[in-house]
Amino acid sequence: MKYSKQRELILKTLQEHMVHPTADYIYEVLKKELPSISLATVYRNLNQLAENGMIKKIEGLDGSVHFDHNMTKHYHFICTKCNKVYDVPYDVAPDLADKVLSKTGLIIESYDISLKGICPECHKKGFN
Amino acid sequence: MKYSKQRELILKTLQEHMVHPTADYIYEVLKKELPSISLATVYRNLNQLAENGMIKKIEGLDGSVHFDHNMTKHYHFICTKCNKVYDVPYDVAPDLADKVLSKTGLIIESYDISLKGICPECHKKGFN
DNA sequence: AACAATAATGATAATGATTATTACTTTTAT
DNA sequence: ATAAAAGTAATAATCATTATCATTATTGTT
Repeated sequence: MKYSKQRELILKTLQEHMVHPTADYIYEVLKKELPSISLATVYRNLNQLAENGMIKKIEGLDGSVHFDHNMTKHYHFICTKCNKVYDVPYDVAPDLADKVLSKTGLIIESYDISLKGICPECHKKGFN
Repeated sequence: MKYSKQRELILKTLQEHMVHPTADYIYEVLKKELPSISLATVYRNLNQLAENGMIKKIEGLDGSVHFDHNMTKHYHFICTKCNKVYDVPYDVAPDLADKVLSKTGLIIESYDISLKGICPECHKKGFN
């Protein structure tokens, strides 16, 4: 991967936004700083960064793919009211891959847990 | 929900196909039996059946949504070589919702686990 | 059985997210 | 300094899915 200013900005933007943004969100933010940037460039570089193990793709939360700069093992929760994405610690489901292998014989390469529900903030506001 | 022949056929096809099909797959199968059926009808009815709790949507395995007539709690594994979808028993991750609540305060409405890897068949054939 | 009310259908246009293409520009290695 | 490799912007294309709408089927009621 050769250097590019765009990729640097994309990574920096992802790191500064704790909301687990989509490509489109990053594009909207970056346009202000670098108006010439293209949405395709954002997609290309996010995928490239993910392939190189520098960031992580989050799929299955809603229709679109989110990205995460936090490379430690953890899961995600999306609030069905405000659509904010929260981190969920890894140890809510320990030894999952091992258990699946011993129970089914399936060899796990990767897995993901997507949780949906109400976040504390929305719950306080009276949503149930 | 009024009766319709199309919906009956769609449900029957889903039940007879153990592959966790997509809307398009069901459409391709049903076309032979009822050539006039429309892809939109298949989508419409699968979503309707899912809303009424008669079948289940499986999201996050790959680009498209799969459907499952098995309503008991379980998870899914997709083989990255042959793309077949396998069932994974529920008890690989017991008490997940409770654990998440006690560790994070997030109230879970639903969650799903998507697993990816190599199935025994493909593993036998030498894939790793 | 005929009748209206309602829901479902088929055909197709529209949408939204993402990827491919292409001509041009930066970066980097020689 | 220069040429190959990689990156970019702009936009067309793709793919899965949903919306629209005129037509048809189902259902409960006289």
